[in-house]
This record gives sequence, C-alpha cells and structure tokens, in this order.
Amino acid sequence: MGAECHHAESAQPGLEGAALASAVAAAQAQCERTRERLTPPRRRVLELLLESDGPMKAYDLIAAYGADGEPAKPPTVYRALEFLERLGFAHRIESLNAYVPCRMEGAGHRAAFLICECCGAAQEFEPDFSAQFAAAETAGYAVRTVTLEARGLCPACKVETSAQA
Amino acid sequence: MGAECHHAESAQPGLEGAALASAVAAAQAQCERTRERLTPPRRRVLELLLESDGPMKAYDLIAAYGADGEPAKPPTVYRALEFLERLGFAHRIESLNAYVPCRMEGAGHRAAFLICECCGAAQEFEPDFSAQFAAAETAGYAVRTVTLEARGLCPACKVETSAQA
DNA sequence: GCCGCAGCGTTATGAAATAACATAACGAGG
DNA sequence: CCTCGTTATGTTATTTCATAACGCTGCGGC
Repeated sequence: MGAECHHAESAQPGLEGAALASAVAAAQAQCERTRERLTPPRRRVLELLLESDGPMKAYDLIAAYGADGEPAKPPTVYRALEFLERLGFAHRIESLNAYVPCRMEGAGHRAAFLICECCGAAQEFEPDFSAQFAAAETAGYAVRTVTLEARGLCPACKVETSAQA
Repeated sequence: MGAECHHAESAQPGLEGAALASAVAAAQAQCERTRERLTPPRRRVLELLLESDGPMKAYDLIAAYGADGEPAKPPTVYRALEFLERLGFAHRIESLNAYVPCRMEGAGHRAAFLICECCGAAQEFEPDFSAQFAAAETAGYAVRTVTLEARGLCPACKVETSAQA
C-alpha cells in the first residue's frame, strides 16, 4: 500500500491556524457541556489528529507529541485516544491500526470509512446500517456499535491506475 | 470482554472427527480444482481454526500448532493464514486481531460478523452492502473489499445481562 | 480538612506482525 | 532425467502495537 502511487493524501487536508483553533474550541465547548475534561494531553492528541492529512498511527502521535521533539510515553497517547474515541472526537480504523479525527458533525457512534489502498487516504462517510441491523435482530443480537471499513481506490488513484494500464 | 459473563462460546462449536475431516477434505478438493496447494502448515492451521469454539488469535494458533506441544514459528502461521484468507477458508476479525474459519458455503469475498462483547463469540452472516456500495460510488471510490463488524450481545448473553439487572 | 476519584507520569512488559535470508519441494521444458 | 523458475517453508531477529502496574497530583464533595 502506498507503493503503487505517490499521491499526497490530499483528500483530507489537515487543519491549521484559525480552523484548527476553532475545531479544538468546539471540542472544548462540548466537553464543558457534558462535564468532561479536555486536559492537556487529550487536547494535544486531538490537535495532532486534526493537523494531519491522513490517518495517524499511535506511534506517530507519540513521536510528534512534544512541541520540542520530545516523544510522549505510549500510555499518555493511548489514554488520550481512548477518551477522544469515547467522546466521538476521533475514530480508530481497525484495518490500519490508525486514528483519524471525526469529520462528521455531532454524529452518533456510527462511523464508516472508505480507505484508499493506494494513497492511504481514509474518508469518513455516513453509513446506512439498516440492513445490517435487521440481520442482527433476526439473529437475536443486540448491536451496540458497528465498524465498517471499505477498501479500494479513491477517485484520484483510480484514474492513475487505469491510465498506466 | 469476557469478564462479564462465563458462557462457553457455544454458538459455534468446533468440529471434530468426521465433520472435521470432511471440512478439510472439502477445502482440499477446492484447492485441487484451482491448482492451489493445501500444504501441511496450511492444513494444520485450518484444522485448528475448525476445531476451535471461537475466534483464535495468531499466537493461540502458534502455541497449539505442534501435536506434541511444540509451538510453530510466527511466520509459519501468518503465512498459512494469509493463504486461507486468500482462498476464502478463513477470515480475520480486525477488531479482535483474531481469525475464524469461514462458515459460509462458497460465499464470495464478503464477510461480516456479529461479535458478542460478553462471551467473545463471533457469528458470520451474509452482509448486504448495497447501501454502502452506493455511497462509495457516489464518492467516486472503487471498492474492492468491505469489512463489517457489529459488536453487541448475543442472544444468550443478552438474557443473562437483563436478568441480573 | 480529608477523602475518593479521575487523570497523569513512569517503568516495564506483553502481544501482534513482519523483515530478511537460506533452504527445500514442485512443475514445465529442454 | 535434470535444470531452471516459481512457490512454499524454516529460521533468526526485529519492529510495531498496546497495556499492566504503581504511585503521585489535583479537584470536588462531605
């Protein structure tokens, strides 16, 4: 993956400056509403995710954590990620062992991704799980969360691939 | 997970004896049809998956590999798993880092699971991805594979949970 | 005040997966 | 039959991902 193409992960450019500050402030505000605490490590990890152009691995976050180049300790980042996931500010992409900030305004706990196997971009989309929920209830299951990850080629990489063929 | 309940993973009892032999023979036959080779390590890993009552971790397989208690080396098992997945004889469950034998007769490359967070059972079901494919095509993606994992409570654990409340 | 809890820092370890290289088995073509 | 390309295995070591366990800190309620 990534060997076949050289695209930047341009689909989801990272936030900077005012946009970044605004996104963090929104998270801050939501935390205050629910009596949760956006502590410094949590805030820092959220910033790093928002600044990134694509999914970040846990150890990428660990390495980038300190403004001075000092890495964080693993538990610091994993605990922050756990919090961010719980509040819906970030999602883990299982098939990549990586994390992205949530792009869906105030969505519930649903999350679904289109993952480009060429450039590594991951685009969140609003899933329709009605068919799956029906199947689950038929089987007697009480579903709590659903993970959906579709893998393939993004529009840009699709074009490149067919062009070189 | 697993701390809350003490159910055996009874939903998918492992195969033994004739049933096991028959399942392995079926895989063998399919391999011969497609000129693939069900070599000893591949066969052994498939057996272990089929015998198991539930999802197996890679290192469970490594530990259980030798009939005499001798573990396998990691690459042996990972390579076998890669083969079994490619042929559709096994599936990886991303959210568990675990593997199960395929229970759907000759299904394509689709796979979806209902995973009980209480007893750890994983039930394969036939997914309907039409809605997701539509969403993906709208976004210009060319989807190759889809992973769907629904987490919740299986019928047995659901009853127990509500009873003890 | 002081107690209980949530969060953090730190050390260490455990679990999951792969890199890299050597060797062996198979199958087609001379 | 034998040699070459290909596929698969054996082996060592390492990398990558994630958590256990412990003690300290700071805040809110009683």
